[in-house]
Amino acid sequence: MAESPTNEQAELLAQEKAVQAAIGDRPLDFLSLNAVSNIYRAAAAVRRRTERDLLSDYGITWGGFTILWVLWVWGEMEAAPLAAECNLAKGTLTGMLTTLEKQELVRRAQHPGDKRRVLVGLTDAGHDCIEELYPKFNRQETAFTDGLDDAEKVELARMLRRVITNAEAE
Amino acid sequence: MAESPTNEQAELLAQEKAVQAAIGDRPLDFLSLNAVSNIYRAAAAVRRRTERDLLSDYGITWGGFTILWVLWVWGEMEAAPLAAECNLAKGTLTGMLTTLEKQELVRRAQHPGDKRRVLVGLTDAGHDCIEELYPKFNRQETAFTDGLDDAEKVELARMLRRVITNAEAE
DNA sequence: GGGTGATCGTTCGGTACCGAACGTTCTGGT
DNA sequence: ACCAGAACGTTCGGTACCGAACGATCACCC
Repeated sequence: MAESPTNEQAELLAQEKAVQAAIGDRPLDFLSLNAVSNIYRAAAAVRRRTERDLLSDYGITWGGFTILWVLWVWGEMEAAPLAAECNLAKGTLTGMLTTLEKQELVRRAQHPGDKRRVLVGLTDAGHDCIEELYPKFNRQETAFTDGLDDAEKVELARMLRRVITNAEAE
Repeated sequence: MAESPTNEQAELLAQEKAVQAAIGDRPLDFLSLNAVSNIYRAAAAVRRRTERDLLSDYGITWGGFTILWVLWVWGEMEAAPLAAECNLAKGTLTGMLTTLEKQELVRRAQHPGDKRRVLVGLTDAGHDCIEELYPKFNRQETAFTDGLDDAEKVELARMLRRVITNAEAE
């Protein structure tokens, strides 16, 4: 859809000019601005599209999908590393696990020998769900990167990893 | 932090192997997977870090900041294009505008000649706020892209724009 | 072995965010 | 001049998500 680099470019320049006008003569890092702001926009677009086209049919959310996926790949695990892997605050995970538990996609079990810990794992239904869902999800991911060749995808992933490292530093 | 491409690589491979084990022999587009999943992770990391280090001092959220910024750059505008520019559902915008209005950073005015429309603009306090905040914000953006040279930032922005276009297609 | 401090998951309060439904206001055709 | 439908912002119900505070459990040490 729409190879219109000219329009894009023009729009971009108009925005830069407006920003520069608003900010006055102070210097501004437009390159970083454009890169970073597009990260957020891309993430939101990808999420919305995936939830709308794919996940809503299964009644699960983006975050819920992430949890199922991690459990599928790594198997039963405790709440804290699961939250870390899903990039969620542990308080957030608690609520989402409860939701997934109600849907019977996930179950909690107590850790043998440490009553503080909880072991989270997929139910059979959860296993079936993610197994059916993931191939479709991956095809979506492929579609989202349409127009980028393999080397570019690698580059994109690498640069984003760099941003993640920077943002999580300290 | 830490330049440890070896560890990163190893971790990545371990993950890929775990995924492949879970998925069995079905083919999988790892390149797209890595690219797309990093987008979301980077966006979350950037947002959290910015809210924690910068915005919380001013009592505003990421979304609130976006609204102030857009109004600052583009001036008074109606709700619908503002929502589009901020990448928000219009229902979401309503609530956030109410929050910002309570903080007296933003004001609503009725459109002359069309009572359905609303004109949203910055108050003086809002103007001061964003003007003080934005340079710091931009420095954060620069810090997030630390380690990428100018050409890479351009590339990153371009590839993300591509993803956005793909995800918003239709 | 009993108490102090760390570690775990949950709870709590608050905002963000979405999609759908809604009421109001405008517009175009006749 | 009217009325059917479009356009606008708000309301509503629901989930996600965070950070801080909390209670329960465990580990260490004298």
